[in-house]
Amino acid sequence: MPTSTRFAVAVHVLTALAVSDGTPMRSEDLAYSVNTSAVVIRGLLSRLGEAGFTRSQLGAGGGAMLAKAAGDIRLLDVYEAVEDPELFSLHRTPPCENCAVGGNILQALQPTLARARSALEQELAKTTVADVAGEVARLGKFSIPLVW
Amino acid sequence: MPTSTRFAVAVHVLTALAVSDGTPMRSEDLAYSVNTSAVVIRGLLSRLGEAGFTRSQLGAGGGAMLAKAAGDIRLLDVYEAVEDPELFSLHRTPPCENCAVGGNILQALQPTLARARSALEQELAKTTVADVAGEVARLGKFSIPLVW
DNA sequence: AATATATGTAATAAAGTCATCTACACACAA
DNA sequence: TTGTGTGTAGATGACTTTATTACATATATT
Repeated sequence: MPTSTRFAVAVHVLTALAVSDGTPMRSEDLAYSVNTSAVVIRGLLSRLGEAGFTRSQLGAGGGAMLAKAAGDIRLLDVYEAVEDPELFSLHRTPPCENCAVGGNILQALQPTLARARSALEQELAKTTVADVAGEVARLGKFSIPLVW
Repeated sequence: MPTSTRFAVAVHVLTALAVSDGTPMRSEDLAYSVNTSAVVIRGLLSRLGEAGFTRSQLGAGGGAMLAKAAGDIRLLDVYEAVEDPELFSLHRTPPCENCAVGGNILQALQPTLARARSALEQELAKTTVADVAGEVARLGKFSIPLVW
């Protein structure tokens, strides 16, 4: 299990922005919903902004908002923007090169791990932030945009 | 990325035991091939033994060996035996329950994450320790059993 | 029986990642 | 000009993992 909660929190943030539908949300507001600190949110928004998913407005009445349509942001894109791209941790120190198994295990394992990673990515590519926002609205019995 | 290297090391160990084909290997020998400490190997062997994949022989000439055919041990089984079953880390602290998004995001996200996890698991189920051992033998240009 | 060998587990330490908090420079709005 | 909000840096604490040391226990060998 990754130790980072960035993926889940990033999806949460983007979903909130999709629900607010253009109205800027402050990092403090997002932090309240996520139940974390505003600094963590701003760190995430920094990465999401670099990826082109969000932009921020400074000054009074400002905050973060989506920079592209929620339907065009796939969970795979979010995952890649905020998480370490390696799904599996291999040996901490390289295995014995001269050993029959140690010298070839990484190469032997690589195709299977690549297929597993690809299968995961294909699933994450099927869902967009708009899908998640729609599901949240259905569960919460409200419509988008939500007036706060 | 998971911080644990247990999965990769466990596959390495099981592959080495498959290659040795019945000849017991000491934790120290396995540690040399993996490039780690014998205690780490014994900790892993403890889990692999509980899962029914290996057994150990005490005393001189002893060591670890497979307890079932390498072709009957899938990488998925190994993964489940030594890694945390949760693939995604969710919020460290639960999100705001009364918030429109915070109160429903986890439930909304769950189906997608479950599908992604399932896709990964299906791929890991397609490869066995025997497959990996065969590939290692091919790459290393030797045949199984390997005489050490 | 005595000795060497090997496992299994506990306790401690060292290293790394992550989230939290404080602080503050900078940009923008009113 | 003043208030608001972002972006980033630095320090701290919590947690996981791996490495290391130590030792009790079980087994094979002589």
